[in-house]
Amino acid sequence: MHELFFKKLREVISLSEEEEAVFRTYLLPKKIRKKQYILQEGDVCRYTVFVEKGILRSYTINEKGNEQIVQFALEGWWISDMYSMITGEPAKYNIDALEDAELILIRSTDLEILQERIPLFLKFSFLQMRNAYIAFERRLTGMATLGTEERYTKLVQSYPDIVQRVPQHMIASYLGLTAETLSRARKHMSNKK
Amino acid sequence: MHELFFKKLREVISLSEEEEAVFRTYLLPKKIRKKQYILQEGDVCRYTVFVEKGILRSYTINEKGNEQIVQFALEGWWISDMYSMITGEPAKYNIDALEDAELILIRSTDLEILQERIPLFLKFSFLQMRNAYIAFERRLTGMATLGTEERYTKLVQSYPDIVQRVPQHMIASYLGLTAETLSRARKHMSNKK
DNA sequence: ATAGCCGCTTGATATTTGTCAATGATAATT
DNA sequence: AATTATCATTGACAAATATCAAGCGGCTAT
Repeated sequence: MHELFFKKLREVISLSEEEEAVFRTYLLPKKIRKKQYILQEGDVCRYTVFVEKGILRSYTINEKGNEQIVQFALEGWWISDMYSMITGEPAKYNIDALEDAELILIRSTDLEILQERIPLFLKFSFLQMRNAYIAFERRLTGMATLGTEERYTKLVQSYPDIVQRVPQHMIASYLGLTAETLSRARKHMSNKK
Repeated sequence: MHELFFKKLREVISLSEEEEAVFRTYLLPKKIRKKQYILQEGDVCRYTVFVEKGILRSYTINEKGNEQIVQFALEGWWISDMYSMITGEPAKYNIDALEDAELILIRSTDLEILQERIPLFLKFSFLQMRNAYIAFERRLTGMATLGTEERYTKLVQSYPDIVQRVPQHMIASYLGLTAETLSRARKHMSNKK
């Protein structure tokens, strides 16, 4: 049970048998169906979510009523509304499943306990956060420096799984485009080639 | 010496006298003049920089030859090219001073040593990284969901110091706009009021 | 003191992207 | 199996923003 979760942990830190046992007592497995919410805007985010199977996404609704996708989370990735989780304020994001999914939830309070009890897990959390930070930083500069087609191309190269498994209008939203613009960009690119 | 640095540390964690002494042995003070580089694209980033006084910025040059500002760092903030620093690959960013500045550099290798020797500093690093992550996340969603004027207004509210001390064409770049567009947006806003 | 650079503004025009509307295809639901 | 959603595409048009060019102070350095 939870093979992927511990595999991911062990890629970065080494846990003893006892530590792994401690961990297990804090893991909350949960299965949800496609389109089900794990967090809705306005609720307080009390869990960090690890994806064992399926795809989740986080998104906001802007003033015009459009979904703006913040993040996708495939197998082995983490997702939450970090800001809501640490401040206790109502979430700005929604998180739901794009495919039937198997998740592991960890209560935000338990996360801190785990970081205290298992020092290496604090290190893991730091490294995890660092990677997440870099990813956002690069995505942001990409949004500002790259044109539409380059942004899409880069996504295809970096995360082909996302492009294959997620509807294109969501990819468009993730890239800061409309579905129409992405469709035309793709057509334009295929003509060139 | 380095009052601001330790003040910032103590806001989050508590250090003993000895620990503070350990810290001091790893701090590299450095003063630089306006327009001087602390990192140039292509070099490997080997330091994390803490700003004691002045303002730094990081930026890239896009294909059209325009500067794209990634980040500003005022007094009490940290700045580096994280990706280059942890991978050892050539930096994609330039970092330079917008005002004469007093800095504290910490070698990337020493950062890890400090995190090992002073466990609370690992916690500090984690929390620091978490805040930086959240800041980027929100900035990214702001770029996608907010219009030009709202983006600018939000920046003025959140970081009035930046707006006051940094030339407007750099603010524009930071917000993903041209200098002209920001100028017109500001005019439009002042007419309304 | 002055020549030159830098930062900001304004206008005219071009480009990109968004919006609205319609269609066909595929997948999901009853 | 029939009916409804969902998704991708396309066209016509509108809106936002970039680009190019010029001018105007104010600050800096010689």
